[in-house]
Amino acid sequence: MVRTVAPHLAGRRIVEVRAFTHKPWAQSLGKASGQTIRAVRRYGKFILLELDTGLLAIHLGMTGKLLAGGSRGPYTRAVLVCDGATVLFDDVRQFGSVRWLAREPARLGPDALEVSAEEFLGRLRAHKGRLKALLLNQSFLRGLGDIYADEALFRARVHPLAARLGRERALRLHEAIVNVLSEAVAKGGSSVSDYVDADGRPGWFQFEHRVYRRTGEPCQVCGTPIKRMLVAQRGTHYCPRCQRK
DNA sequence: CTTAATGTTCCCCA
DNA sequence: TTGGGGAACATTAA
Repeated sequence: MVRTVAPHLAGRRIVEVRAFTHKPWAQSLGKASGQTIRAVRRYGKFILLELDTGLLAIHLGMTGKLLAGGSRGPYTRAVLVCDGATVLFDDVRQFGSVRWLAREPARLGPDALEVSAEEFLGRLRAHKGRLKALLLNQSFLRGLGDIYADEALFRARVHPLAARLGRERALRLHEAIVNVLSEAVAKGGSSVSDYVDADGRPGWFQFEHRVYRRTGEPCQVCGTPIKRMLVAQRGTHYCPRCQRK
């Protein structure tokens, strides 16, 4: 999303940010008017627009989208009007937000795409919870969500309920996380239900999903049916044979 | 009618 | 203090 929205916004002056919701986040948006967007970058799951003073932090929640151009629809919750460009923030379920912040969101762990193997191993050692829950915890690691947690665990052959990994498997998991995210970004993300980029184009990494929402289908490695269970209130997909605790 | 859905946060309890 | 369970938030689709 950052890669497709950045060309529309970087360097432009914000005329106004108008919200069409009474969610609390809509309050702080006045601060953005008149400021120039210095840079557009990702911070974990946040999309940050760096302004002259502070930043706009956008979180897409479950169904949020940023759409360049286009006109207001029934799920448009905010509009970012710039000199020469307009970007809509559409969000069916309204778990997403756009807010002005003085600085980067705090209390988040290292980025899942940038964390070194050593730091990852060190942080893993400090926790004893279930791996799936840990990977979803943004203060442990920022940037992983349900899809890529499941896909990374499968690729690393680690059971979602595993805890306290040995060095070998921890290294495998770190590698799987970086690989799965890099590949997903290269393929434009996973369009499973709502996601499209800022130009309205779906991604195609969903065709590479090996377990996510493939309950009952044969595992591509061993043929065992993929199972689904709940972990941390999230649907969790895994191969009961390939992924051991 | 029920369940699940790319997420986060807060409350209760061990 | 850490973790697990469940609920809440809001809406659609199967």
